[in-house]
Amino acid sequence: MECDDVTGGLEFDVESDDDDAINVQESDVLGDISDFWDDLAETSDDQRANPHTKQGSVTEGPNAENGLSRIALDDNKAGMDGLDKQKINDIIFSVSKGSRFYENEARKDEMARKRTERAVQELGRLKSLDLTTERSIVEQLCTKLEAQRDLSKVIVHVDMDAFYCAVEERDDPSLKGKAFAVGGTAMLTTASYAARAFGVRAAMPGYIALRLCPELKFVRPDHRKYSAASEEVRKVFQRYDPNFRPMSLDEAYLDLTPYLSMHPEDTPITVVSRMREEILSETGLTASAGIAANSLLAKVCSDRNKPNGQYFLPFDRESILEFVQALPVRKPPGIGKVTEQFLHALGIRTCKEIWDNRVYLYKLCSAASFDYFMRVVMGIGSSHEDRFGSGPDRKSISHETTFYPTSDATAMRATIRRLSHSLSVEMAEEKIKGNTVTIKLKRSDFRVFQKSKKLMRYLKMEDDIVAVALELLNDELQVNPGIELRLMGVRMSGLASSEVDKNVGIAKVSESSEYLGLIPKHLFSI
DNA sequence: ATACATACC
DNA sequence: TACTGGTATGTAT
Repeated sequence: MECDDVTGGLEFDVESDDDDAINVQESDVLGDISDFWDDLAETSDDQRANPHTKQGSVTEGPNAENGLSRIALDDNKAGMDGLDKQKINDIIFSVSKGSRFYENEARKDEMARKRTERAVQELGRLKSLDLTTERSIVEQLCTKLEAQRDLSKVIVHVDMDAFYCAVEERDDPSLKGKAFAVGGTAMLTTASYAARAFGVRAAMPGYIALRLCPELKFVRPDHRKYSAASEEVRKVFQRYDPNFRPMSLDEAYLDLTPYLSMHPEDTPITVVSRMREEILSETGLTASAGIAANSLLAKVCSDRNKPNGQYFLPFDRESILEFVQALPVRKPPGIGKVTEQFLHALGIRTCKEIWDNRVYLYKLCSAASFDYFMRVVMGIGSSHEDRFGSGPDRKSISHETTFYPTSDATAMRATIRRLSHSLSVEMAEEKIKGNTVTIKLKRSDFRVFQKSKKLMRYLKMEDDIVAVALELLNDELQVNPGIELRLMGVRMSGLASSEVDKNVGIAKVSESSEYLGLIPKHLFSI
């Protein structure tokens, strides 16, 4: 018998870290926007913001900058005023220290630190160079981006407040105001606002959360309930933008432009207020929203007045630049902990400082990263983002499972078969096929590996997927017998529709082999 | 083309 | 008692 499979079917799905209680008032940063754009025009000698001078003065204590920011409390999302971060981090570290998970995080952190260190060295060298040429290239790039600025659309990002917890609280009033979390002792998907006051967060292991908040209650996740609630919420979205783009059960982007042009008496603010009231009255759940000229900005705005609030960012360039440049680098979506640390090491802590150091970043980063940074700090949306209605098809589909670490090859193969089975079932439901199979392996020390194989034909049948996935696994077991795993996954990519287009006449063509060279690849479905 | 890393929910 | 599951994309080779 094959004894793979350990995790009791907990369907995790970490809800957005999003909201965090309280506050958020207009930051009074204000100031000299005036020379923001002017810098571009005149190739001025900015940069004197001299990144390095701030280096030494880290006030956040031992963990914040130098230590393991991966492990430390993520204080990005607002509303952490009454929180003793030092104490919380001490607890998190003392509980995690020495675990295999911790050691792996430390290893990854060290890798990233080395990369960053090279960039810091390089920055020092760049400082002594004449970057006139680069400056003008950057200027041109930014002028191109500026030409893409689109202030004509009204985009709103709606984000439900502590969604899973809110649903549970609605259905069980005894939870009201209590510190509880949805999830188990291994992993939390959502924390109630009362629990967040203790530093408890989504994506935090429950047993650590329990140290932070001994009275924490656990509620088992019930996805059907959340899906049902999400459906109700989406019915409201539908009324305002039939092409709304859901990002998860609790979050979506809407383009309100058409609605507003059909309702001249409305404003973005009144529409979103009404929409949030309808969500509340029809589902008993509160939502927060951000209204801005593009989805990137709207996303940042929706976090601003959470929970149960909304924030409107005016649709003029000056307001947008002022808003964006005051942001800490961690705020915009896409800049995570690693990139934040990278930027911090360069002395860059706000989006204004990204702008000020753009010539150095141009030299230090890849073209894609630089382009993204500039889009962020100029408040330009990313290029394809706000084309609603024609959402791109999914590019991959995968299943994975965590289990008690094992070296048992038979159990591993059984798990591959089981994952391939469920994958093929879902692929059938979705009517898709794929030509690339990837297996994912996580060793008991948490190091992750993957092996993939691109085929000349499309697969969708369980047995075919199993065959390729097993081949990949066996290759690895050859090279690395005795390897101990805690997770395996199977992914299919290179996807295409598996529905046969009846107009094309498969039978006719496939019977005459002389046409083979001309048959489009996608007709070779199996 | 493949492997690995980062990010988001 | 013990650090998820799913998808997309960027970076490196």
